[in-house]
Amino acid sequence: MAMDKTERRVELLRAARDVFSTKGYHAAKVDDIVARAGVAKGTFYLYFPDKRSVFVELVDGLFSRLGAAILHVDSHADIQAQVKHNIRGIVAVLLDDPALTQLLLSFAPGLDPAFTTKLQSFYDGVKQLLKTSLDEGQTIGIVGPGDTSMYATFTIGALKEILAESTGSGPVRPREQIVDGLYQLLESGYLHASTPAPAPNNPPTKPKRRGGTRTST
Amino acid sequence: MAMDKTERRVELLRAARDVFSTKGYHAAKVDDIVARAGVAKGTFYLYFPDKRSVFVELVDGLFSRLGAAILHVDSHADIQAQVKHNIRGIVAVLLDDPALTQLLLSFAPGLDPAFTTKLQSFYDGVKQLLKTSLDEGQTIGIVGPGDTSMYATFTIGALKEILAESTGSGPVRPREQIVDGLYQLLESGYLHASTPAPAPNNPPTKPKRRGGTRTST
Amino acid sequence: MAMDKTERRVELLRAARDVFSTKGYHAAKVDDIVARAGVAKGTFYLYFPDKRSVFVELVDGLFSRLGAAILHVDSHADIQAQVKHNIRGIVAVLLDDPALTQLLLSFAPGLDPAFTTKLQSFYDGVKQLLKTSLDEGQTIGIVGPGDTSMYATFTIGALKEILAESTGSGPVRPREQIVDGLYQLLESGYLHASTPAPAPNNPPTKPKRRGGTRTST
Amino acid sequence: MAMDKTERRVELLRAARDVFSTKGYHAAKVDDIVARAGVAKGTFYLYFPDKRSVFVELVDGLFSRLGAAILHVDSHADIQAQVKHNIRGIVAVLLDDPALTQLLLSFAPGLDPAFTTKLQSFYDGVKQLLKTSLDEGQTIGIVGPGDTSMYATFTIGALKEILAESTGSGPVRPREQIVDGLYQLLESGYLHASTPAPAPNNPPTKPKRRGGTRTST
DNA sequence: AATGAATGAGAGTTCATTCAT
DNA sequence: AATGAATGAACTCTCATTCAT
Repeated sequence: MAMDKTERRVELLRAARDVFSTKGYHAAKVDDIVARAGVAKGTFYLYFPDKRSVFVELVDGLFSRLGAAILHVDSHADIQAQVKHNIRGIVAVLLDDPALTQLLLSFAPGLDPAFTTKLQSFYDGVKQLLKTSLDEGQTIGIVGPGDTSMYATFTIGALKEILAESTGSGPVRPREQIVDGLYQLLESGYLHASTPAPAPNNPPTKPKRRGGTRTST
Repeated sequence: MAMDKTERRVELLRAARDVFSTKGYHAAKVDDIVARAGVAKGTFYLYFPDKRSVFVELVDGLFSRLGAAILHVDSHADIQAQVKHNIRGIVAVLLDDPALTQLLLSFAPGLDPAFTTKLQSFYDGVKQLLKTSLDEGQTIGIVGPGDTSMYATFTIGALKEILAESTGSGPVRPREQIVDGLYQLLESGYLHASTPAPAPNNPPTKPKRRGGTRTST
Repeated sequence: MAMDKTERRVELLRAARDVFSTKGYHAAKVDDIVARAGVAKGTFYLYFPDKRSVFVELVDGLFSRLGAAILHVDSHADIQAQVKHNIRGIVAVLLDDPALTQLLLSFAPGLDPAFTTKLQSFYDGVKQLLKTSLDEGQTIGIVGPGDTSMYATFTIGALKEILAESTGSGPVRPREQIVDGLYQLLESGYLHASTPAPAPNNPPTKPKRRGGTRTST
Repeated sequence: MAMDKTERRVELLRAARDVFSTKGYHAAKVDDIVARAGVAKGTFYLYFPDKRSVFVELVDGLFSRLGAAILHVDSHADIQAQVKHNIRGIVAVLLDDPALTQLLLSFAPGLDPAFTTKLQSFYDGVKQLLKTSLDEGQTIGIVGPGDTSMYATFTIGALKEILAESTGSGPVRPREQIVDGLYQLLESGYLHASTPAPAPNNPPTKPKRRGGTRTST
């Protein structure tokens, strides 16, 4: 069954993405991918040199879309608008392709030392970019004192987690709610315990053992 | 080399942990593990039914230590102390065994659908516990309005990320700095842009294209 | 690019010959052949039923040219002229198409049991023909005593080797030098050790261990 | 079924040799080899890193035995004895393992460009060694004038051919007959046409077309 | 208990051949 | 006639697991 060459390639990429995101890289067999794409095994190798390279291409594509979505924040203009714009952009790119996001967040690390390095350096780049903005912000007083590189890490972690949850089995939330929620976290936190002077005979609070969920075996 | 049965088991677990955390589950061969433990291949199967189960046992052990470290927060006592205590506990458990932490944070997700589910439900449990506390806090006014389940997710994400970084190639930071940093994020965020009235001819700030690092291949 | 049917066939044969002689039968892919011929893959199968048959056709063509070059030697006429004529003919046929010669001498044996048999029987035919002449010569006393079938084999072996060398990376030699050299070998050998009476205390000559080149890896 | 590790290795080598020599490198499947050795597929890879390396090891072993059999000829001692000794040595090594000889003579060239080079350089070494002896002989007058490198080539070719024949489907001949036959060729040739003055009206002998075997398909 | 040789199911990849256009 | 995308049988190699010693 002939087909536009590009179209077939895309079809295979889509199939690969779906299978990878469901089973992970290793459990996904080339047989699964071609079955899903509805082609013969050999056809796969007309479009990709090997299994690994499809995976890499998928992640690379996502990386480049993410890269395009992240803009440097100009400290002299409306910060909130810019920050939210960035968050919104990232959220949009990832939630637009939940399967691919799953693949990135769950399975990409398990691939390869080589690939792990690449992954690492992508995240490092993003962190660095963010840190630079934060340092700038600190200079002009709109970012609180403290380790900006740690702030960058927190931010990225929070974002990853909410997106992993959203693309996984988590609750569906309007994107804007995610954006606003995260922004609010960054802007003012959520925990406003006005550090009540502990009652004299209330020693440094030995917290009680929690009773709840113990997940073992 | 005669050896206590338990000791050998522990040695194998340790070896497995090291190999898994270095190469990931799939790249870690049973041969690598036994080589590192200094025993013969067959011996491995005297102590564990299969490769997967060592991995699972390692993660389960970590889970149970983590579970023990997380305490329910009593809203009527010193919140800050309790929250920090919790964070400190989690951080301690994980940084005390960086290899195992790497394994949990980087490689556990990519293992198995079955295992992913287990992982999921552990995190869900933690999130739920956290959310419950937050809900309680919201009632008495020490947690800001908003989606507490999202806050829980953010918090866990931030924690995961900083710990992954710390056990990976990231900078070494005093544990207390991590604890304080995260607490501060939760308590007041870091971004204090008092939304400056934009200059009249400064419309809702179109952010500039970032020029920097593009990580794609 | 329209083209005479025969011409295209010849072009494919030439391409196949070149690729086969360079890489050997198995390393030569149909893709290589069609690429060299500048046609599409499918076209190959319009002219040949399969890969093997091109190879066979090439060798068969060479065989038939060789067969035509080899003449029966008439014992009653000028032997030297006839023998040299034969050698010259064979040399001409093979050196005129060095690639094909390489293919025949280097790669043809490794192809197939079936093909090996065919090859065998060609050589057997030539040997038989030669042996018949030698037997005839022996009768009239111009061929020395001894196993004529073995002489035939030697002759063919010497010829094969010098031609393999000449079409391979060996030195280029004028054809007539090859012809004369081989003829001389057949006619009087090259080793004229008049078996010098060994010195009394020189027992049956234990040859010395050679020190030189040992080619092994 | 446990077994001495070396013994099993040898068994696999033997099996490989037999299969290779029968079907050639490419037609010989690892399955064939292990079937003949009576072991499972995986076992093969306990002893050899890959298919190619068994082949190489086989040929290398033969090379080293051949190398050991070839001695430099001392021009000042009994030439005939030494030359025959060398021939006898080579013949012995090869006829002692006919299968391996088949493999070397028929299938080794078709393996690999890399391997072909190695093969080449082994033969070149032998040729060079022989040529050196011949040059020496020429100096002291026991080797006739002419291109010694060509003589070397002829000699090797003749030897190869008789051995290929002997290890293949050819007639069985006492080894000493081969040795003597070849020595005689080198020493005096076999064709003793006393170049009869052609009868006046017997022009430079146009040989008659041969009627015999025409091998074409 | 310990060993490590043996196993064999299974995976990725190749490539001669087919066939719809 | 020509094309080149598609096919799928076949092959090599891997590695978790077994088991005789």
